[in-house]
Amino acid sequence: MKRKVTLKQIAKELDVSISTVSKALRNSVEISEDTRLKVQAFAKLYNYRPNNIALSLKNRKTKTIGIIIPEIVHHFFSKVISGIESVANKRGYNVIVGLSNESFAKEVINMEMLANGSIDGFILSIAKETLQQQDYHHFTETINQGMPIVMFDRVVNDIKCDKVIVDDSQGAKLAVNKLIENGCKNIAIVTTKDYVSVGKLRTQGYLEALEDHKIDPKASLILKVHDQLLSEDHLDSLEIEIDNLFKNNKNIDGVFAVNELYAITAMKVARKLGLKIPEDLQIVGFTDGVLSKHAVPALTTVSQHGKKIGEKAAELLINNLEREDEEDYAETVVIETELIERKSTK
Amino acid sequence: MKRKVTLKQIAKELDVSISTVSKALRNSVEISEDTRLKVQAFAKLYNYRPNNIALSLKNRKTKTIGIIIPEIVHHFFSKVISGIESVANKRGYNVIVGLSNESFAKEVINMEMLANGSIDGFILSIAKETLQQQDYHHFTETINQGMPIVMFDRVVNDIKCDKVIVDDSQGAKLAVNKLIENGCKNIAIVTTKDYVSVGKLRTQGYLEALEDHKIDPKASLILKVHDQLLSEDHLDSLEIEIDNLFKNNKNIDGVFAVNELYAITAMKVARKLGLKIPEDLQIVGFTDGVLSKHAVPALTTVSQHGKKIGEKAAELLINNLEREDEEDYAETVVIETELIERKSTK
DNA sequence: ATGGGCTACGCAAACGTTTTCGTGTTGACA
DNA sequence: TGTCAACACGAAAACGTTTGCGTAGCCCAT
Repeated sequence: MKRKVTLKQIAKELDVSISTVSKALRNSVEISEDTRLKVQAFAKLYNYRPNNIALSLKNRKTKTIGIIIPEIVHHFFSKVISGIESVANKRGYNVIVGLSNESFAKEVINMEMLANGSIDGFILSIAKETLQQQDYHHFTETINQGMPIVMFDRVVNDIKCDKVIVDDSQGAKLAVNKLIENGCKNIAIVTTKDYVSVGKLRTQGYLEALEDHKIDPKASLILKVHDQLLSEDHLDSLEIEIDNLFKNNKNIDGVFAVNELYAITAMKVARKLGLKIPEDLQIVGFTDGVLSKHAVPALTTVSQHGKKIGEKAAELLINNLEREDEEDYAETVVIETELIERKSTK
Repeated sequence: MKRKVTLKQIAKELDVSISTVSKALRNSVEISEDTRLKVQAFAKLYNYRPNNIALSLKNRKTKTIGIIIPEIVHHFFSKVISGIESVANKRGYNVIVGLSNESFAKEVINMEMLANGSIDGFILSIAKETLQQQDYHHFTETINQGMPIVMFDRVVNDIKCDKVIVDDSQGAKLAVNKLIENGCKNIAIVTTKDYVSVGKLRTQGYLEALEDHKIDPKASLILKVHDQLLSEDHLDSLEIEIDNLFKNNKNIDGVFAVNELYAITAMKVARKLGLKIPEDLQIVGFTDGVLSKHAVPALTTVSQHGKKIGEKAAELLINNLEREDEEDYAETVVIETELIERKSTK
């Protein structure tokens, strides 16, 4: 077992100083061609690679991006990561992932753990619990210490930092407009509680679309799912809530769901109630994941281009990191949504 | 913008030496209670946190685990990551993720990038291309340099390192036995080319199950999907191949698919051909992801407990890292599979 | 012979820690 | 008063780099 070789060892072996070795490897003109070649040959032979940690310490930058997300077993978030990773890699950065599990405490711990030198900046999406408690001190402190943050998807306006979001309200309008065009008269929405910013915005888009078409919204058609963290475990209660929605509103002919799971579940419940899709009931979801694509019938949905979001977030962060001037910009990029029409609408 | 405070700054501010500060913070008996409290108060006030990078350099360990996987937008792999992350976090480690995209070159690059000091050890699942080329030098070299590796799922026996696998062949037998018990006489398998170790093993389990029941395998019932990297894009060709399978073997009454996508697609194709599931055709998949759970009918499948795999892999790696003696053990842990019966079988 | 200017290299500091060892000051004791 | 231990602290090395600067040795011109 041969340990990694260091400059010091090469220097000793070749009987020169450490600085000579370092300079030789970096092709400094200070070093004679003779020794330069000798050193380089030796380094190659022993497969010398500079130690990243030492470089990080010296340069005071790690070339590593910290990602904090609520969960990773989730199509959208993993898509975003893949986007981040792709541009990060291209630009010579690594990504280190922390999971908050939607918990405020874990989000804080994770960020503190990484903020102490391990990374150069954060890309994150806020945990539900944090949104609920509205305690954002860990974000502001991080930023105050000079460590940039890029937020995506679940963001909060008060914090001055780069953000990448989709136009949720616009996407929702896309969806609801489609339902209206297709002749739906009683369109229900299955959404989250308001503290989830994206849920709120999508609900808002739903309302605007109705308004645009002079349709009065009905409170009974708005289901704000009572989520205990939206784990897949309490799927039953979700089904029950949706079931009640349908039973209390027999005339529903369109459903807009703010995420895949809600949409799929709505479809399942509707089918159990004997409704035909899309003949009796049309459904549009949000987020284009595997579920939507492979559902039967395939689900019409609003794609938010997760990968693109990740790519853009990484670009913003890295640009920020590599900018010379110390101005702190705070850009908000909106990624276009797109309605993908499949079989759950006419 | 106040930068992170260092020992040196505290020392200067309090007019003591750096070593005194360090010792005071670590409650050394060498330091008088007086100065100890003073230093600690000051440190708390300025929210001092030791710099991870400096610690890593000094201790020659980073408390970070490198994960290299083929893709992250994938239910199984993200499950594994969540398992790794959970025990890593509990034991004070971070995880840094590299994606190979099934490419040999990217796998090598990623590993080299991380191996130079950034991490203490690897947990990885091998890229298809690597398996195809059978070039494993990057693994052996990494291990030779004293950096431990734990492989999971897609492993290769020649390499001496810890491994966490599921009993693929056993899991496949579970699935096929179920089909046989349920009365299937002509069971097809939709699998991968043989160089994907898990595909091969599952095929093997399929054959063994048939043999156990004195059923002669028929070559025409074995479809080894011609995958160009199994991206979701060339889904069409997958459908066509499965379509041909059914058309050339009208008597198929059971299908075992080695992954979710194959299973779902088989179901879709079967339905198009007018087959009723599970009446005319029973299907069992492998890997318990969202697709299986939410498919209609819900898919009977072999669960491989991805999260548990990740947890075990992390335990093995960290135990290895924190072991005192320098013996290099090489343990292989087999995680039990489980047949989850749902609606696609009788 | 002196000075100047290259060339080719080494020294040392710096990044932020931890830890070993050395040492100045105190008080007690003979 | 002199000795010694205990106490409280500082100096310095080490982890592995990079880099500004100093300088020894040489050649050439004056």
